[in-house]
Amino acid sequence: MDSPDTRGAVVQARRKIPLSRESVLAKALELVDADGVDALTMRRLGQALGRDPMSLYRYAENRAALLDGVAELVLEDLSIKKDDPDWKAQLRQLAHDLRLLAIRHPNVVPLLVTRPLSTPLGMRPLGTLRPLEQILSLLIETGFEPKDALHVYRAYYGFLYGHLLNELQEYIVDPDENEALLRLGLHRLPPKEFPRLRALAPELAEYDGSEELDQGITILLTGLESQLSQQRLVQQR
Amino acid sequence: MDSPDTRGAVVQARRKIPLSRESVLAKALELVDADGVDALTMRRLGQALGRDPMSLYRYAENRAALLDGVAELVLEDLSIKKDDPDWKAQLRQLAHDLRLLAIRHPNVVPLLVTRPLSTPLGMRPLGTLRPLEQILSLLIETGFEPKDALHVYRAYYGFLYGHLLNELQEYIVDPDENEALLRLGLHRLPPKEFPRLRALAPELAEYDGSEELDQGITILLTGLESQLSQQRLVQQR
DNA sequence: ACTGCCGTATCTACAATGTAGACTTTACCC
DNA sequence: GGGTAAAGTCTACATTGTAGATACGGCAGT
Repeated sequence: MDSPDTRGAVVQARRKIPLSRESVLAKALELVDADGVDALTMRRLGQALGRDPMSLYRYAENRAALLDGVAELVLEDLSIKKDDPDWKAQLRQLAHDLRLLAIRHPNVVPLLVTRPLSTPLGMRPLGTLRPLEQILSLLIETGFEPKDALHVYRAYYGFLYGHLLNELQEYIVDPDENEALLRLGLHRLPPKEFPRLRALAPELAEYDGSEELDQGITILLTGLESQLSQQRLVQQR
Repeated sequence: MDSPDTRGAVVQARRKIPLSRESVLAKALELVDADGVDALTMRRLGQALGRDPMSLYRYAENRAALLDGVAELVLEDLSIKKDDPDWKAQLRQLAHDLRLLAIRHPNVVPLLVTRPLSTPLGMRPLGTLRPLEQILSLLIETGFEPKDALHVYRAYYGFLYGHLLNELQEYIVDPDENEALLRLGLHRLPPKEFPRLRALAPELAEYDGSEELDQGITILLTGLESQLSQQRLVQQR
């Protein structure tokens, strides 16, 4: 009749530390980082924590909420310092920070990108909305009209996320066989239909994401700036 | 040898006409459009087609391949006319086309965005790679160096996808209660932490995605153009 | 020391899912 | 007919998320 855990003393020491939302999410992130989103099942997570899977429901309503929590946790590493008055430099810095985050947790990116699509803005985890608020705040405090701030934010964040998706798509998982493997992938394509793509194989292999992101940001921000200042002139007369 | 397509009047309603990859994918798309990606299960799809779920495996290796097929099917509606020599106009047009596609099939967007993240470039469904090839081709034929064409493509497609994600995130499912509902969503946010966001509620409600996309494209393309022509000058001397 | 209580964790159970493998049906050619 | 290959079906199984009841373990009050 005794339960399978015969090692009472040991269990006692283990069990002394109760779970917490943070520890659960941290472990969940570990699993996702290691094996991808699909590998994060309630049972596996429970096992990794040495607890019954059902105990997890104390810390997240369901699996979807757990995934939201993971996304939130990752985004918490982002910070934007409000003291710097140079908004363009700030946004550029933030872009690179997010890029590095994404590269550090590539398996989380699908969550960052997909979850908001199925959650109305106001219902998102607060941690997810914080960057948005901070950017708006930054822009407004450097003189933008709120409406323009929103405009800038949308273009900026749009481009940023798009770039990340692009870059991660081309991200090679096994950089060892780098070019060869890449070519091998492309080799499968019918030459008649995809001559350009195949010819660009070497260039694809030496993709510098950071550089590309930086240039895009530059174009976008200066473009936005001039667009807005021009528009202001028109309004004044 | 080709299979004899004697699908004339011989086939009676009594006997089920055979499935085809197209019909399966079309029905799959219907399900996704109606109830989202998760609602597309083998069993449901089988039922919708009046067949045993197992029969689907003749037309797709597994569920993931089915999803790829759906993404491919949607993208087939995109076409880029090669005759127009104005690359900027072409890309702008294509951007709007893709936007409309995305709005028509919002539930497919997660697939468009997520699937490539788990498939190396060369292994993607060909229909998915065709736009890439066509854009490269267009750019190269209007005089871009292949390498620059790739650069333009990346910035362009990155921005485009990012914009779509952004816009769909704010897409209101029930446009009836439009503003009120939106505010209600935002109302949940702690005012101390999210003053800017809350204040911007009205502006959020009157988002014009087409306009925003157009402006972004303009900025990006003219920026890219001047960046490249400048760079060419430097190289010449 | 006993009792009630409550937050935490576990146990059991169930319906739904993807898919392997063996089997049956159908259509058509000689 | 008989044979063959494609199309479709049946059965079975492991895995999933999670509802609902139950146990556990420490704390308060008496």
